[in-house]
Amino acid sequence: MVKITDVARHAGVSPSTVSYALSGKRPISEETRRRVEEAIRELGYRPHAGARALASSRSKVLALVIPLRAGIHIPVVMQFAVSVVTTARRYDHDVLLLTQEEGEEGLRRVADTALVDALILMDVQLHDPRLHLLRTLERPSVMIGFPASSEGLTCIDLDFKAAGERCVEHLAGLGHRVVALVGSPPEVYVRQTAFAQRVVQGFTAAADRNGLSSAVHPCEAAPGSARAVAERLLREQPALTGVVVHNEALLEPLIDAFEQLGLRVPGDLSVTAICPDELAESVRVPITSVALPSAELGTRAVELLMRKLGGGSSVPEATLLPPRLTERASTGPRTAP
Amino acid sequence: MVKITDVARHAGVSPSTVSYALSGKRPISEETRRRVEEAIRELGYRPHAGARALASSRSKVLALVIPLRAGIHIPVVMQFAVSVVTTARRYDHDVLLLTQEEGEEGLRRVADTALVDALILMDVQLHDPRLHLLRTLERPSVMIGFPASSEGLTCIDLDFKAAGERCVEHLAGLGHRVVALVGSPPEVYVRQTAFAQRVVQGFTAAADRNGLSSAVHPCEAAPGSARAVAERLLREQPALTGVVVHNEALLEPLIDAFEQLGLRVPGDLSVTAICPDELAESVRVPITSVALPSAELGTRAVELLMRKLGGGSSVPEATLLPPRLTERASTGPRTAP
DNA sequence: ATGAAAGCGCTAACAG
DNA sequence: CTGTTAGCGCTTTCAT
Repeated sequence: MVKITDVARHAGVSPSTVSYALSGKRPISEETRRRVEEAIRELGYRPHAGARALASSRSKVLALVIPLRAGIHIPVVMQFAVSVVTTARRYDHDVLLLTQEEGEEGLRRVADTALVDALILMDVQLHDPRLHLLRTLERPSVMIGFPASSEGLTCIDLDFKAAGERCVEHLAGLGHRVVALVGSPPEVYVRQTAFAQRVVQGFTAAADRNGLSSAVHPCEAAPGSARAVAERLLREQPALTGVVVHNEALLEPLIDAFEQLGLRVPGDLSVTAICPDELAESVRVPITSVALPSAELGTRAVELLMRKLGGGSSVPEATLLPPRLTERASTGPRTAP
Repeated sequence: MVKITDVARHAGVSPSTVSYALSGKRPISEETRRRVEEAIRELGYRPHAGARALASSRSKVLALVIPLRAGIHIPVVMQFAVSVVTTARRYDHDVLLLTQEEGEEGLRRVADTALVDALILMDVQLHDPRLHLLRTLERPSVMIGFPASSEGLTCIDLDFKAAGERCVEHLAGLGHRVVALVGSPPEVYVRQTAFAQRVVQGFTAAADRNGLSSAVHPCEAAPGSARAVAERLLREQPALTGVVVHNEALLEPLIDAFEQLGLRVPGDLSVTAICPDELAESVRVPITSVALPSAELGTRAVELLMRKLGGGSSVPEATLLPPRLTERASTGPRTAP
């Protein structure tokens, strides 16, 4: 293995000069830098990650904890992970993958052994058991999602409340008076994952504000249950003309179910969703939707972490991404009297 | 930070004894081990990963390279990744996530800097440009999938040829005489990803062997194209009664399309697939299928790597997992004359 | 602008 | 069964 002293000898300089030429932490003359770079190239030198981590107390690795639980749309997690890795690489960092399963012990392990410099957590719950640990950990972290109290922590997420409102406003603007929310699976509410509740809050608030009649239906993610859900909606709200779907797995089957029940989308029923743009576009009837910006969340999360690692500037505790609604084919003006 | 010398002092032993107590690499008396463990607990000691990697030339980290390209079913990748992480943890290793995007330079980087001890690659192609690099790398690797020549490398995958055969045998056994294969998107064949070709080989060979009339149709993964595919199949093979689908995204839409064309599954048409069991079960008509065992592949890949890292036993260059076909509702005996 | 040298915290001979 | 000690390869004061 070729080491820094080999490079130094080959270039006729000291090891520290090679180190500084690499890190740019102190000025190097043009001539010296050139010689060092050439030596590095000729010898194929690669600094040893462990040695570097030991000497500098920086591993240049971030931990990413991904959720495994039911009710979470896999492609969203995947896209988020890819975006985290890609952005981390832009900052010369790598990403260690952990599963939620490892729990607090897993976080403590990678943090305390200095395997990673910082952590990114997804699927944060209102009273997440990891909150206390994160506050005491000597390493910075960013959470995707909001707990009940984000005091002293850094959180980022789509503004789900605003997203729920935005969908209702859109429907109200089209003249709809009776709306329903098809929500996440019940276990998501039971777990008190904040984002599900927030959609409900926004949905309800906007409906009330606009004088709409509204109802909320938590729903299983099983595509087979779409028909039952559709029937239930119509039974409970016969005058229903506007639907907001916050349940990826149910979106497409629900459209099918409505049409099978003789309701045209958007002719008889306008449907909006909160979901990845990709999904909204792929449905047979492209869905007007508020985007779930998983790639942007990943990028932003890493950027926040880099600022925290940079040390200087303090970062905001809470970052809410404003909802962007894209009109597609699934919504239209109310036609019935 | 509490270090090994602190623990040693606290326990009244030498640092090496603590190290050995931790690694089990030499016998420790019961009494000493107890004292060391207690000291570790009382002080909350965690060995520094970088220091350990430097001194032992083992980072206990595996690299996992995931594909991003079109035509690859995301949940399969995700399930594989989770299984790799979970299994790696059982062997006290962690997993670094890399994207295919980083290319050969990415592999070289993590290997040469000793950031990782070994690598797992997915989505291997027949003439994968990374093959040569893997052979020269000083670190072991395992590939999911088979290149044209696996000389000196370690590969594992489902036996796709046998899987194709198994599906045809099943249909032949039910009396079907005219069968079709709905394959992966054309770009997958163009890239020469081996598994797609192998399914075709197995499908064709088994059809010929059983005297069946057969045809192969590479197909886009766009759900919207299902109808067109279904019509094409029936136009080209009017007597068609058996279909093998090797295209995750098209499976469900295809079933819908057939039924819209007035063909009952399995009444008029028997459908089998090569896909994750989870998908096969979730379709409206549960599909008889050969499982794509991504979780098992992940586990086995890690186990192979661990054996290679262990040094002793040499591992097989090629591992083909035999196909397991599960009968579900989508296949039945041929009814037509 | 560059060098010398002292660690970073741990492992693994080598000794007993 | 346990202790002593020499590094592992790099970063970073401290000098100059």
